[in-house]
Amino acid sequence: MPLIERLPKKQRHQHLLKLIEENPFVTDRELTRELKVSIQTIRLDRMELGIPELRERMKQMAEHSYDQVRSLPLDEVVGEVVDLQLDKSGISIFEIRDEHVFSRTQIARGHYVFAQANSLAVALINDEIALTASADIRFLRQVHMGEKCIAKAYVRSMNGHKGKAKVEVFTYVGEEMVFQGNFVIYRSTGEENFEGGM
Amino acid sequence: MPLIERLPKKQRHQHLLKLIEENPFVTDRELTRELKVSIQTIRLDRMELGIPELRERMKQMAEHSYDQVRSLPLDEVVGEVVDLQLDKSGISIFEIRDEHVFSRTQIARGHYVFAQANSLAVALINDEIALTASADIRFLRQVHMGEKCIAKAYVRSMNGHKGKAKVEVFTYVGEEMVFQGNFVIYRSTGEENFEGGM
DNA sequence: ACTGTTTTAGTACCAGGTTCTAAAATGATT
DNA sequence: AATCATTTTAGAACCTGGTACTAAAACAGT
Repeated sequence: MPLIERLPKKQRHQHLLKLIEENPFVTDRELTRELKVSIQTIRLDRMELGIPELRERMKQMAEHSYDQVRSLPLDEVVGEVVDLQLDKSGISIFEIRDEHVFSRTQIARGHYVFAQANSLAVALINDEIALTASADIRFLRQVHMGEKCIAKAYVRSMNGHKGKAKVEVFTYVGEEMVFQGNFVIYRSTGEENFEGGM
Repeated sequence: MPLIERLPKKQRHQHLLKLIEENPFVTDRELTRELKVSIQTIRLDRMELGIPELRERMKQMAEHSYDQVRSLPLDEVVGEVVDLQLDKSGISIFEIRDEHVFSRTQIARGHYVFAQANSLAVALINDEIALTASADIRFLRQVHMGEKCIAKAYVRSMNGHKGKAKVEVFTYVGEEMVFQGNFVIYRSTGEENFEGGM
């Protein structure tokens, strides 16, 4: 029973866990290049660690995002999507915290409010590639720390199945509208003829 | 050229679209049972309709939800200010990194590019409180991972010592302009009469 | 040298497809 | 009825990213 030098395996397991956490879309073959062991070892490791194969991981993520209709944790920046009807409308909630405000004034930095609206607008578009082409935005009043921004987005038009979609977003704190924006989103399913877009 | 009774195909396409929308996890084989046609027909139909295979659909869903969960800080997204002449002009540099892009396309999320420009515009205003009131922005082309965005901002007008300032921001990657925005910034030293602002 | 673990190799097999070729069925036109 | 285009079906080869299994090799410790 070997007692010393048993570390490499454990270390590799840690490394493996980290790599897969960093990029759940990595294949075993790609992992061999990173970990410098054979693909069989990778697979033995995954077994020992109970990590499912790539396709199963993707399936789980897809199912997770699919049936967890509510409480989809978008991101702390972007807010939490609480309702999403693709190509129609969506709602996200974002609480302004310490790290989002100017420390002097405790007023939220504009780009966080924008980011919430922008992310929601993009998330709404049911397309492979959805990028913001342009936006016209108004910050109607300051948002302060601790306030909850509720952004409601509506798809207003939809040039065919490809092209541009117009999405209007209203952000409220309570009854008060604090932000309003008109986004033009590119919904270019695999095409190359962008004028621009993010 | 058959002219009548061409409906069945179109109808089947509609049915197919509906079935896949209802359950994106359905396999072609399962669809044959529902639509009573051969698996080849299902596949021809998917091709014509541009519907990817099950695994690709799952992958896209997984990436979609992953992207949402993943986008990070935005805190210090602002970029690095390398030149600043208060109330006149400024330059900041921001490199697009892994955490700023959609993983599928490696294209930067719009709000990061916006955040750089917004932060610079606000930083330019030599005032106690400077908040974005509104903005009109254009994303001129996609920015990809690894590219360095150089934002140049110019103060265009300056209503008195208080009130609104107009700031124009151009963001370049190399020689190419990738973003352009007109910001209206509140510069209200003694606050009070906000209409809005961030 | 003999054990036990760890790693590597190789084969067969699987789902859920794509790609291609080609035959059959269907329907409309003359 | 014979002809033509469209639509549907069939079949085989191939692909990715694996699983399952067997077995040999490489190490490590005693």
